Amino acid sequence: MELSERRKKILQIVVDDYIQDIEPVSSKKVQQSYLQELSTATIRGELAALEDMGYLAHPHTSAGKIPLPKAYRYYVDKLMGRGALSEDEIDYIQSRFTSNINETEALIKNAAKVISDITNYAGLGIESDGKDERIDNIKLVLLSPSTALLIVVTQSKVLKDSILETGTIDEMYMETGGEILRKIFCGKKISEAVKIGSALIEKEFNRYRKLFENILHILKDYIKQDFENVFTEGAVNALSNPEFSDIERAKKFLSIVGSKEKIASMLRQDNANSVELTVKIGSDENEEYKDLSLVTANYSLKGKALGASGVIGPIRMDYRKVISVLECIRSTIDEMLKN
Amino acid sequence: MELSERRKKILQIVVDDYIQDIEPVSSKKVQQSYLQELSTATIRGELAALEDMGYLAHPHTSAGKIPLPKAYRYYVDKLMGRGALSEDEIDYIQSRFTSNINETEALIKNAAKVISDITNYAGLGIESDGKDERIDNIKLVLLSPSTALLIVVTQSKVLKDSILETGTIDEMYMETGGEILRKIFCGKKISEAVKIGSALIEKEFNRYRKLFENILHILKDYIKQDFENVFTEGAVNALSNPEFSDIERAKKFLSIVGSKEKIASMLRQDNANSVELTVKIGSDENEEYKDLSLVTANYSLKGKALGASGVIGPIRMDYRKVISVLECIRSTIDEMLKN
DNA sequence: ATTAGCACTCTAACATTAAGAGTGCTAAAA
DNA sequence: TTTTAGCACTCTTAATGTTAGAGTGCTAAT
Repeated sequence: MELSERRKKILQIVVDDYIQDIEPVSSKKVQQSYLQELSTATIRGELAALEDMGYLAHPHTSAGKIPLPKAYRYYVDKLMGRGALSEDEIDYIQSRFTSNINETEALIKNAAKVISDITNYAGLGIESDGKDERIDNIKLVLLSPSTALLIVVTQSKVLKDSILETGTIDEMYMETGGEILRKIFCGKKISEAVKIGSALIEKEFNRYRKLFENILHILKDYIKQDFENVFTEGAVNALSNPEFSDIERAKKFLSIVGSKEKIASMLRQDNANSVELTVKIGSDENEEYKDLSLVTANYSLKGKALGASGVIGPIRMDYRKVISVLECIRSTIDEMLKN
Repeated sequence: MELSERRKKILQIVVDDYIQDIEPVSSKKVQQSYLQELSTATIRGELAALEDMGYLAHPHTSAGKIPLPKAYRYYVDKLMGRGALSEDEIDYIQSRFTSNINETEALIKNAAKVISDITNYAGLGIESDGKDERIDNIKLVLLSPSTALLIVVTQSKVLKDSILETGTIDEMYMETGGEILRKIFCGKKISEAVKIGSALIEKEFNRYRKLFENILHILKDYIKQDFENVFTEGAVNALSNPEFSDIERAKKFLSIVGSKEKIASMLRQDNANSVELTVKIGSDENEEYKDLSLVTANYSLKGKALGASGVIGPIRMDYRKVISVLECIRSTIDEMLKN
């Protein structure tokens, strides 16, 4: 059932107002914004109706109305105008993306940082795990007589954090080992590579067995780890918001923001989704997140999802500002990726 | 001037007590712990004397005494007994260090994490920058036709986060480039390498000029960046401490802990020092840190400083517990490094 | 359908009170 | 000379009451 135009208008005013002042909005306040020759009494009637429908609530009898999640949802979907950023803000955002960033992780981290600096919320970034990407290149580099670095290159990433203890071996051995790896693994997905490798290891490469076992182990670990690719930036910023003036809520917020698992679980569904912009309001299913909202923008290159970045903050959030910022960053990054 | 035994005893009781309960300690309370046939009046006299000497203060006329930084200092240096950890705690700590960790960074990060988990404060870690270490090995690895990874190996570290845009080049070219680099740079310190490289680049290697300029640029950046090697873990934990129930102080704390620069500046002097354990109480010189304390343990291998890890928290901190934990971790790591 | 008007509710700020904790001082006791 | 008992005094904290103001919800009139 659709709301009447008047109710829409009133709802919008209440939400706008509450987002700004974080105070229950009274009928009088609405009247001042709505001006139109409506009495407070009439407005009170309308407010009462919106309350009955589950959009609004009031904290106690003699208080104004505050928006419920349903109101924010409606506001974001249908009421909120698209606010423009100022020239300065756009310039600032663009200036933060000029340096040549050549890794997805750095790109997304940077986006999260910018977001957190310019909005007053915590910025977050998620890198697509790329587990089903194909291996472009794989290299073994001897660092010292008994350690080697394993490098795996996929379309969007370079995995290079795994140092192997090899026991004493020589350059030639390593070289040949690398070539074998490339022959077998290039063009395969990592998960496939693990399977194939496990099968082959038994039969063929006795000489390389130990080494390859190590490598397979690393790849398996990589597949297992699910949350390593979530970052947050500037959570402290978000504490300036009055909803966190209560230390307990602040702690709860920080511990959610600090937990890659929790962030990942909040994002899971949306991330699968290929929508460009996602607004998740007061996470419906989980009590723990009920007063938080999460707005994210997805990035992709040539149809391949790179990841996403966005904002996590109190449910009373300046959605207009946040969404404008995210859109601006999205387009800045798109521009960048063309080169 | 030395304190009398009795005053020492009383001071110790006050500090111990205050650390536990975070309440001004009254003469009566001291009497209960001191038992000995002393009246509260006498104790009051002694407390007043300690106050005159700058060890104690009272928040208002009718309140008990609280320790000042001078008292904590004295307490840590002379009064505090060495408390033993329980078997369980020791086991727990050791269990967190079994997995084979083969990088200094990972080791120190892990230590910081363990510290934060077991004490209720924020754990921190600093990796020695190793800028005056000699280069053991240097490698260039072609990742794709137009990007390469630069790897620099020193005694305690592997720098491997710099991806070069090279323009289209081939494997041979890269190979030879790497060999030249090794010839010139191995055995030199990074800072020396930069100087030598800058000089040579002019005359000799026209073919490699562009590539080497890139590499020098990366090395210079590395020398410039001062704070990349500071980590903190579990700052949220520390918020459980009552001194941070005021949101403003909590924010201030978090912003200090979140700033690598600030942590580094607090540690600078101590880190140079080669003492095994450092306790910094209510940083004397800087107003901003005056109600924080910092306890760190240094690690080294074969006489070479690897880094340090420790705790940052409120000046009223359970020094005994913290120091015991750090000592335990130190010895666990020492044990580990022997292998 | 809208509005004026009014009773009613709840908050927030402020003042008042009373109890309790603890000090600092002094004069007496050891 | 050191210790102690005793007491006046200060300050905190919690409980209680008071009041003004904001805002609602309802009803009867427009």
